[in-house]
Amino acid sequence: MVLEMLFDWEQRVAHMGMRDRMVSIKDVAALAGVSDRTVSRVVNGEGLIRPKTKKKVQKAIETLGYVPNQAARLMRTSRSNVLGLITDVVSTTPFSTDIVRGIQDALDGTSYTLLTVNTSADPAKEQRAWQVFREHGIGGVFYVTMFHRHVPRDTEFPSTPTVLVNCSDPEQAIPSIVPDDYQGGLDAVRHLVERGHRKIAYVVLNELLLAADLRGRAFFDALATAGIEVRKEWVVPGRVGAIFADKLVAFENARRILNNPDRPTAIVCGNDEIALQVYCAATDLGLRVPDDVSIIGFDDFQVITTGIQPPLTTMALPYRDMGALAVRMLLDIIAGHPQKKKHVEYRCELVLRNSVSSPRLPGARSANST
Amino acid sequence: MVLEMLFDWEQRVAHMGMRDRMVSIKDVAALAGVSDRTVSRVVNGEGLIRPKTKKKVQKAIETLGYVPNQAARLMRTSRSNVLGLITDVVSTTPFSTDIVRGIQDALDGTSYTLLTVNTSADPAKEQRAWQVFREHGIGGVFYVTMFHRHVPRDTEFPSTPTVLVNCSDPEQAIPSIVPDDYQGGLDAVRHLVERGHRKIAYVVLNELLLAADLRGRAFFDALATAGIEVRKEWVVPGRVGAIFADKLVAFENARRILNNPDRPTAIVCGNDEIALQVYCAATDLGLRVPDDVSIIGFDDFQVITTGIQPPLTTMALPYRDMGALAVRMLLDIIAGHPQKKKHVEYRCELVLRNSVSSPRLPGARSANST
DNA sequence: TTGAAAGCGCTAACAT
DNA sequence: ATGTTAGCGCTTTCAA
Repeated sequence: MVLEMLFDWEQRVAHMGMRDRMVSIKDVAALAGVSDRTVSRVVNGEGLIRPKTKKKVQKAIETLGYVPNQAARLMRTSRSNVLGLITDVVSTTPFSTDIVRGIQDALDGTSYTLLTVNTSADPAKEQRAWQVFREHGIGGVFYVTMFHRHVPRDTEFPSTPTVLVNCSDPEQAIPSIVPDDYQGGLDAVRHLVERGHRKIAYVVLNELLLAADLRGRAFFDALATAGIEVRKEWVVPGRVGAIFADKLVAFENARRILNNPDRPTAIVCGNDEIALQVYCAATDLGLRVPDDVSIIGFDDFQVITTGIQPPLTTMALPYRDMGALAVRMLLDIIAGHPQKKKHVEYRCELVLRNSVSSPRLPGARSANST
Repeated sequence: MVLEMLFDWEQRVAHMGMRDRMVSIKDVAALAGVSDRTVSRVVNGEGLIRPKTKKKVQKAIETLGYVPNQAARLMRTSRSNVLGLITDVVSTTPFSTDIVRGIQDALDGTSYTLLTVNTSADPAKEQRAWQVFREHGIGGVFYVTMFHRHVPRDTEFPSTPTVLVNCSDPEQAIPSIVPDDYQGGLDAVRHLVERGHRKIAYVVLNELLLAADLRGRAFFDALATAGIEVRKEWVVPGRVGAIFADKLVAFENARRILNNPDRPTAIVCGNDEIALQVYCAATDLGLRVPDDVSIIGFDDFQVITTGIQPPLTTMALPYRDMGALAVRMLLDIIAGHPQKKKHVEYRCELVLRNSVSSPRLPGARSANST
């Protein structure tokens, strides 16, 4: 039976390279004994239909298994039910996929579907993507980047409603949604300070990233506000190198800082990947988390944060919500509703787990037995 | 300037809910002084065109910025340049996203784009997805699952060319591509045996997963072949509970096994997440990897495998290649080429890193200083 | 090598 | 409350 189905494809495909003629609105009309226009009205829920007629038509639709032809509809109305999604994923870093999921989920109740293109951060591919979108008469585009960043100043966005997610243009003329990395960084450090830490180190994200800049400034500002002096030797890089080809060096650097009687009681990590390495560095030295060192991450990348023991306290990036908001914004724009805010910075929320505690009282020595 | 662009959208959208009339083949024809049919020939590279005519047309296309209207083309030909992608992602597990990337990358040189739908493993949504695909006249679909599994026996696949990726139907009537978890499991254990291990534990994947079954059988078979007796108390669950709501228990279980003078010298982990917990368990006990325990993972989930110290030796799931193969198969089917193989099991390759060494000589005591 | 005519399935605009 | 007509942009078919 299923085998026949397969055979079917091969037949159809071999013979003519096309599927059976679709059952059209006319077929439905004929069966229901009404005009095609009436069927169209029913399909699009236009009202001004006698309930009885409606029933008849719906039954005909049912028995014929009619589905509307979006291509025809688009041709007539120039209103597509497809939105474009551009991502710039590269390599195996699975970050920010939750943005896409947030978008997909939010689109779920609507009539919209997503045409997705991945540019691998290649400008040529990106241009091609926009062309594909034009070819398909797409009505709006989500432009999603893997890392929080500015879009290059000379990027030309076609005149299709577009929402930037996880990135923004320097002029902030294109609607955009980004995480508030600065606030997140501030709150992360504050959390440590509130728990009594004053000897705080910082293992920095790749400094080429905008997030690194934002979170880094937050670190310095938060310490300044708390009246804590920054120990320069305790601010070390966690990743170095070109952005899609960088190298994790958090382990070595954290190990060096920690391997010293005068060591920090808490470490702020540029993100959860770095936090993982800092963990490894701590345990490599026989130090316990959080008893000997508190560690706080950033991103809430759950494979890491809920996978390690003890689970990692971290600053969550509001990816799903950003995706949901992007959908609301884009649909609003398409519907012609003016936007109050063109650029929104979405709040990061602290996720409390078990990698942060109060620092041990000065003088007490680390216990390192099971 | 960019602001004007925005204003533009709002104008257009508010006034009529549609974009400017597309520049059509006729406009090009008029400018080039030829018939529309001729333009069509050029656009589709049909040959039988005088080079001079071709030039003229191409120039007109250029100056007008013409892009073909896929909707119109589809209507006429019933051959869509869009393929469907169904995924069943749920929760925050980022597994198997590389399959999707493999597909996207392989599609890159072609004229095809992807319409993606995420079902969240909800049958109603899945059915809706197929309808959406029909509405868009989609020519083929990739059905990608997050976990290697069988598709439920009663799943009805519409008569659209479909390739199952990371799953298969029990009858293997639908073309499908899955990883060879059994071979992978076998090779993983063999690697340990070759390094001299005979005291080998196994922290099992959620036993509801097909991969767990396959990898599990491989574990027992490999030990049997090597003439090693299985220690039942060293085979423990790493995850328990319903599939999309399971709980990691690898840490506790690994810790219990390891916290014993008579402990395994190597641990096979159901996947890399579990391996991460086993690491934590080992270091929690002051044990060193790989000196005191060797650990081998499964999946090559790089955030983990290259993030922890020492980096994790693991059995890689050939996700990208599976995606690429899926593209080849689907395009072949659409083109009417018969398939030699309907069901392929893709080989897993061992990735050597630093979490496996030979077991310490019996009698030598563990050193646990820095 | 090129062109003319027809029609894919749908809905806007206008009847009735 | 329902029907008629026309045409969106393209390619197929046939003719020149």
